[in-house]
Amino acid sequence: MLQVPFIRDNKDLVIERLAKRNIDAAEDINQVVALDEARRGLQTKLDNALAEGNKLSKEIGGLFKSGDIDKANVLKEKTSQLKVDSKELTEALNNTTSALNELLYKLPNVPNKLVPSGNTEDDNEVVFKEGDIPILDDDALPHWELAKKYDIIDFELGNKITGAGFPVYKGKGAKLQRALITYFLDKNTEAGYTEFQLPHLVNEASGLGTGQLPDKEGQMYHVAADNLYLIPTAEVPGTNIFRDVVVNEIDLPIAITGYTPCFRREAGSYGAHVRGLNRLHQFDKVEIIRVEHPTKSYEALNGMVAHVKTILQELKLPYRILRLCGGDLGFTSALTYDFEVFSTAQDRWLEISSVSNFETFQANRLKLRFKNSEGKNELAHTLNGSSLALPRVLAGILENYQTKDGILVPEVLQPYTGFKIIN
RNA sequence: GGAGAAAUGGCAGAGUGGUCGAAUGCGGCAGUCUUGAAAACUGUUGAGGGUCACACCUCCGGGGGUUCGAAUCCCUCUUUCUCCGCCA
Repeated sequence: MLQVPFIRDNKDLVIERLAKRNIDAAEDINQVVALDEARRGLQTKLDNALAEGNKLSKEIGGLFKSGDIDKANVLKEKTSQLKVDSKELTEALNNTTSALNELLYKLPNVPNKLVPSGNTEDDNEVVFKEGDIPILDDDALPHWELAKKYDIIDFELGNKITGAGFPVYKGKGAKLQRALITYFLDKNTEAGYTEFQLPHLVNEASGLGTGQLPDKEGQMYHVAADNLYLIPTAEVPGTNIFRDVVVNEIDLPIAITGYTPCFRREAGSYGAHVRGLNRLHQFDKVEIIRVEHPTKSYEALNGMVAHVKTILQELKLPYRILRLCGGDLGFTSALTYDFEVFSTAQDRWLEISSVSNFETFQANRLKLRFKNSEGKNELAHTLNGSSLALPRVLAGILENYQTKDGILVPEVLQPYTGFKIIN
């Protein structure tokens, strides 16, 4: 959620930047400013009424003590009108505040100046490209065929047990997946991230905290009996660690990593590109999360990008990095870099990581602050990224490492798998 | 799942209707003493909002109620602990 004081002071900039997302926010922004002014006016009036009431109560207390009941009763009369007033003011204040919040919840984050304008993923800007795209035989197979051929992933079995999008990994497939998870976690902890094991279900407050609720309600699986949501990403439990927290400035930055399964309903996304591992309802992901000082967050974002790069370099996978355009930028993000790995047999790029700086957008909802050098509480910046999303990395490995004799295991993973080839 | 108890400042722990935002201890901070440190002693120290700074408002697990006035009384929810049952 955007900060009202920031909107107040930078009205034109906010409107101009939000235009990168192809939205005309002028009306909403003006309304935010107006509602905020009304809110503050009501708050002052209410505070004054309450102060008056407090004063009278104290006087009445004193009069009762000294036995001056008549005078006390006169003052009591006076308080009744005050009570009516403050009740009305409270109601008006609540109405104004919720109207303001409703509006604020609807407004996405203000894009960073680097964000290119554009509508669709075609307008994303390729900022980096690395790795050779292997030249495969004519009879090279897409990963879902390979999965069947070597009996390492069973899509139909998942279908039977649960439904489409819940594959079953078997034998060397399961082992390779586990090897990747461990490898990613090791890389992350080596880079200074502390490993966490987090809950896979979250409550409503956590969903609100990271911005999945209220706007993306339909994308999460909901456990109605207990009003809990299955996490769509470790970002939700991971970032909510810091909900309602004031950290010390010297404790920044905070860097954590965690492996979790992720559950996404993916309502409405059917079509040509959802085969095999490309789009699942349940998948595994290792996430990195940072809490940063506002002056350091973009440096940190670059650091996260560099970190993910080293992993892909070690895996020797061809990949590219995109700077997301305004139209493709997530609701809560100010700047996002997507990593895509080239899926040779499908002849297309697959998104395997998304690294974002949310600046204070999440921190504002979360009330995640740090005590600055002046002793004042200030909102921290939050960032997160995938390192990495498993299924598509797996798809990339299977397709790019296929040979006539089988699928080779990338060298860095061999200590983790204990085998060099899947055949 | 059943029965009972509890939730107060960084922590421990008083406080059952009126100068209580809250005793006391520990911790923190500052000082005295000391070559330095420790100990001892003295002072200081809850949080959030608001203000240039004050004023002022809010907060004793969450929400609601009674009252001129609630940490204190009532309702409700949540969480924790103890005992019993079940159990990976």
